Amino acid sequence: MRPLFHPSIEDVTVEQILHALSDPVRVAIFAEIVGSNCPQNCSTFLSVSERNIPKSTLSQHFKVLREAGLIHSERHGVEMRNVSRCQEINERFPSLVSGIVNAYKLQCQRKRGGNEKRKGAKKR
Amino acid sequence: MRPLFHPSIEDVTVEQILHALSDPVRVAIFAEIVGSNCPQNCSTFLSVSERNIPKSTLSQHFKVLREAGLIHSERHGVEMRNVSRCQEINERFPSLVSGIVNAYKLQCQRKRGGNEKRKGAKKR
DNA sequence: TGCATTGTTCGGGATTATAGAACTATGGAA
DNA sequence: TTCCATAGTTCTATAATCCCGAACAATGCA
Repeated sequence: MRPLFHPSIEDVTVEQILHALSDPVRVAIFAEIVGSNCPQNCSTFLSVSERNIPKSTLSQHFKVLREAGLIHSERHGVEMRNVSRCQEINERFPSLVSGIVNAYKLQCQRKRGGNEKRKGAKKR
Repeated sequence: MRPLFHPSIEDVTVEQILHALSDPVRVAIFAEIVGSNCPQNCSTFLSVSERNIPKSTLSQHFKVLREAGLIHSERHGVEMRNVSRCQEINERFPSLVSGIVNAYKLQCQRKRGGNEKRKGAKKR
């Protein structure tokens, strides 16, 4: 099994970051990792935003987040521990990631609060 | 020819915005539209970031930007005038778009400044 | 050694993106 | 009017990506 690839921070691009976070599952995972203060393993997210994600898909999602430079993954025994690389990214691109995560949280709040008032919630 | 669709601002999602701007051509176009103070037409971008884009592809790119809620397009005679919807988006998602555009500009500066020092620039 | 747990890789079917060709819409010029 | 030039859109076929089940690899423990 090939070792995990983590890009060095100067190779990280805005486009990669945006692409990684443009997926509803990945942005949910990332927001959770950013928000929690202990490392999260992958299986935590087998159920995310009311959807069940197959673990092969989940593995791909983590790979995308990792190779975009958004998270750092480290093996601890049988599980993988993931932490965000926000600090590094903030030095290079100030307020990029925080802007995205804040917007995402706002959107989540709105969705929750609005479900009663709105006629029909959109599915995807 | 069907009329252009512009989503109302409350239907705009973070994911759509990130997806739209995760493409190198689209983010370049959008940054240019945001930075200029007069409306830009599509053909301005037949050549963007040292690449020639076929106009059918360009049309698709504008459609993506438009349907993500990032730009407003209006016909003026034979041409289409595009302006950003930053103000509206900022009200809903403060500092999302500005964070992205600033990061993108930083990246452009770095790329220009670093070309002499770096060994080889990556192509895509 | 055997097995449970966690995650990766492989392979295909489904979806999405790209770009050439044909088309539409508008504004002049003849 | 009719014709043509310009600016974009739509259609279509190919190419690239994404998704997920099945098989596999790595680790820890009984």
